[in-house]
Amino acid sequence: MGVTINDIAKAAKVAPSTVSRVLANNPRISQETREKIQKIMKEMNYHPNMIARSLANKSTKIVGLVVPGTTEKAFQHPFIPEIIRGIISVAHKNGYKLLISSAADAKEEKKLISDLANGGIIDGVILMTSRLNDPAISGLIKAKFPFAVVGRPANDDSVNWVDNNNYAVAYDLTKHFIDRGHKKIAFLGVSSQVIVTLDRFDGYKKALQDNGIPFDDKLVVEGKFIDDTGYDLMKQLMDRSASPTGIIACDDFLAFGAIKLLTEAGLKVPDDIAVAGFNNTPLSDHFIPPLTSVEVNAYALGKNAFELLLADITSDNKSFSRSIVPAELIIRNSTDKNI
Amino acid sequence: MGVTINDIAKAAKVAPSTVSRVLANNPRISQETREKIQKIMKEMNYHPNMIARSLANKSTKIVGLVVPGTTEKAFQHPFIPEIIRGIISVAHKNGYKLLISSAADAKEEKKLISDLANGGIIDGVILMTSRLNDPAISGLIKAKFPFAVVGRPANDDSVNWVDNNNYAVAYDLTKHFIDRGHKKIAFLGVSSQVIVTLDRFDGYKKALQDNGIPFDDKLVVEGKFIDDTGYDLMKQLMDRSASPTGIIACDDFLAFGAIKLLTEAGLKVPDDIAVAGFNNTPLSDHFIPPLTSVEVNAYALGKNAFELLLADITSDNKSFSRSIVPAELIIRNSTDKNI
DNA sequence: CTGAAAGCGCTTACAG
DNA sequence: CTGAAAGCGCTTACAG
Repeated sequence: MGVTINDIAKAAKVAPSTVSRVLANNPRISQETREKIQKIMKEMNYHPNMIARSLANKSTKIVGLVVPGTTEKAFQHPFIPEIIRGIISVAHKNGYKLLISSAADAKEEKKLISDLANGGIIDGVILMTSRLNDPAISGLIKAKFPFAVVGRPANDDSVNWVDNNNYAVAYDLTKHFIDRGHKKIAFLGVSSQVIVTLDRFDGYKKALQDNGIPFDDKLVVEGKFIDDTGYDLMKQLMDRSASPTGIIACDDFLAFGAIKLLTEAGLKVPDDIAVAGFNNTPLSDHFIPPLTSVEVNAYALGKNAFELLLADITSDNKSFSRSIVPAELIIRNSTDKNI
Repeated sequence: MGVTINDIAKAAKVAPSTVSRVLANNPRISQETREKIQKIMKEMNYHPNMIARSLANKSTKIVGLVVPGTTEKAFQHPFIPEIIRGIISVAHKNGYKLLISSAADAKEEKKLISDLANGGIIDGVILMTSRLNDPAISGLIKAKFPFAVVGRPANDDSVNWVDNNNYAVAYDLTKHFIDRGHKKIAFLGVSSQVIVTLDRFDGYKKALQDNGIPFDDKLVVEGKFIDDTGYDLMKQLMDRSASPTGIIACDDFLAFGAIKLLTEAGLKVPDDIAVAGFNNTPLSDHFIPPLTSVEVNAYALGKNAFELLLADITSDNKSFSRSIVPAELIIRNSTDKNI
């Protein structure tokens, strides 16, 4: 159905290879024939077949993006679209398109990624998961396929990755609670599999230690990061009668859920208990009370991730880079009555 | 570098075509050879090259998604990710992947779409723009390339499209204002190029007419839909000294901006002036005051758009369908003091 | 049930 | 500067 390079070649009375060279902007073609061929391409409404091109070229100018869990859930959190926004902005500038897919669990994800990587359909891939011992990551390393990870991976020396300074900012956030006189500070949503939560947890513990506050694991509630509702995690905490005066949640949505339960229990934020989250969701600023949070600059995370990936795709000699995007503490009324 | 069908064929001492038939699950292959070949594929860690497959097959199992304006801007509004979420959920179930790209203006968009459609890289495309006289749409129709549009297009009989019942819900929203005693109801953000705003505008006018309220074009402010800030549009309105008592904005973000200006001008919502928006942004429920809005069910819009597209891709005989997703009026405090 | 061959629409050394 | 030919890794009628 479509017009091919051969049709153009016949119409222009040249060889297909000549037409191909015009497409590739090969400088060895004379201006005259180049113009003749281009004119005919216009007239016949020719569009190069990217698939055929890719097969011969070994490059599609498409990068894959694998979102964690089902895409359905992932997109419910503004964090993911915001990262994608950052990725697309640079990708578009560099002539790359984005192929989005998702996988429900780690096994499906590994298969998906290895199919993508080996299937020739993408030139590189950006992962948004970084679980401990991620099988997808080790597979990509072995295959020497270009990739970058949003979120520090376990084997962080042999991977391109971007992340916030989670340890430091969690330290600062905890210090902020301590400065306000809190001694019983709970930590909600740490997950042994999700490195970003572990980094934050470490920063939290270090801040406690540096300020002579004993660590109490009754104040720690594990969760599946974004999936869990903060309401349930908070309930678990209450049932332990640990009576915290401050709550640090690993995500704003967890914090919202926690506040809901606290309100139902008759506690006022920030008067009776202070609460903070992470990711500075658009809602946080408008929530009642406005929620103290951490701006992670997801846009920059995405942007930098693509840039690392692009460097990996285009350079011949492998080297691994990391990019740390500074997170900012945003103090609001939920942890500070005077704001 | 990669293992190919020929490598497998040699190792299994069969013809490449036999290997191919195993891949395609062709039933005419004996159980014995099938198993032998599958075993070897596993051992040699074979992954079919999707590009080569697509070239021979004329199908990639990828659908394109073109987001309006720069993707960067589009993703700032939760509406777009929510549509994508709907698209991906069904796409994933049907084994399709999503290729996202964007174009800054109509010209770039037309080129992009025609490249995608003719480049063999996608099996179909979903458009999220529906401008009046959209050149991309007419191009796709001419090329007989499968596509679906989110938002009613101009030539709505020869296109697969999904949309809300914008006319009806705008009518209801306007009636809601009228029932509350408003007679001077402004309309913010109608754009002569964007059909969805025109449909809403028509519903608004019809409600006025049915209730004996004269239409006053001093109360209408044009805007570029989502791009414009409501603050500026509201300023234009104020400068005309039209003194409305109610404001209908074509999008919640326009409404937020408008309320900002009103507040600065010393007017209270809803006491002095009532304001409503569209799209029921997550913020709307938490805004102060909570904003009356219209839930457009973006997830369902995306889901249905993909389903229409899939039907178009898989069926041989062309037919055109539409899908109307009911929008719901969500009355909140910004238009009703008693809520 | 399996194989040999042509083809999908390009690219790219190799010649000239 | 241009062409003939082989190749990218598959699929699929056509034979047998």
